[in-house]
Amino acid sequence: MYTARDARQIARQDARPYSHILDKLRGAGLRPTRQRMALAKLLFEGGDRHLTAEMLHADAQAANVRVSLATVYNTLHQFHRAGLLREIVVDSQRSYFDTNMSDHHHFYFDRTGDLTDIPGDQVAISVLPPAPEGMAVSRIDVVVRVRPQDD
Amino acid sequence: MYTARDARQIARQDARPYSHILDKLRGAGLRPTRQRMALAKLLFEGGDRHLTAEMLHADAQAANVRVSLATVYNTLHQFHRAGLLREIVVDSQRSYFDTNMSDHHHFYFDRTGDLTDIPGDQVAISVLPPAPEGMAVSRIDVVVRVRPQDD
DNA sequence: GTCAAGTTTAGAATAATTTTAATTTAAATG
DNA sequence: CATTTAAATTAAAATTATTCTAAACTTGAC
Ligand SMILES: [Mn+2]
Ligand SMILES: [Mn+2]
Ligand SMILES: [Zn+2]
Ligand SMILES: [Zn+2]
Repeated sequence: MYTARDARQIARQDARPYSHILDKLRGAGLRPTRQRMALAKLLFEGGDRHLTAEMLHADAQAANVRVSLATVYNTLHQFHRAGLLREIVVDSQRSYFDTNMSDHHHFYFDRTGDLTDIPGDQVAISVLPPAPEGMAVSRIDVVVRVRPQDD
Repeated sequence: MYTARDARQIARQDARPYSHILDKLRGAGLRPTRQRMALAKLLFEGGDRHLTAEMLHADAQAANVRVSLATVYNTLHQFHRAGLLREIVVDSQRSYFDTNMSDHHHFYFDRTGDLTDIPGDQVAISVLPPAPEGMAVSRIDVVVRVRPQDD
């Protein structure tokens, strides 16, 4: 229904977004299917985002993109494996995905479940033990949990 | 079936563990019921532990303590609220509880799901942004994710 | 002992996520 | 283009972790 040719045609008229997204998928070795294109547009056009599968699914509905929740989950995991998304663990009940791939950390608002970025250069860890024998550090996550100044 | 009087009687014969645990529960304003005593013993006698509800439930079975999984969940949350346990978020699918209440951080072994402590004094954060307006920092979690030196 | 409040539990319910298996689509091939 | 094949999508069922419900016990006063 929506072919790569269509995408190229549209891209010609409004060059930036589609070709950017197309390249992103191609570069990741993922077929630019209709639903992946739509989800990628929602994810990557419009700044850094932190979202759950349900949130992205709701976004899609709101944009009149019909995608199953299973596909949203599949897509988020594929994008994650392809290095287009980060997975952030702040809530032990649901997964958040982060479109900001730069080195950074997070404020987590316990009350609301909101996440905001702390740019990498605003955090410095000056002391850290060596990784355990035979292990390599794959990532260091700093989560600053905050709440309103009462309670 | 198991009264405070029983507990005191047993405590007299083998003074340390029971009275220690009893005090812990009393201090937290929690009734020392049979199941809470047993779970507290499993949790707090025998060094620092990181465990899930399922793990504690299995521990209880192995020790011939019959407790429902619902009670294990209830107890973990009560202990957490009472400040006897920490909840650690490293896996977005399950909750871990930590009996080590001192200021410390963690290595997380992605492959195996294991957690090990990094003593508080082995981590120093020398740069950190101020908390957002009207917010107070409730905790800073540093998780060092590690994996075998290949892949 | 009596009683009220707190606790336990089996089982049902919920929420997030994954799996299954049938159907559709994308890209490669001729 | 038409054909073919592998990959992707999806509705629906299944799974996993966790919470809720409501009835049956305990606990700690009095
Ligand atoms: Mn889940
Ligand atoms: Mn869950
Ligand atoms: Zn982020
Ligand atoms: Zn710990």
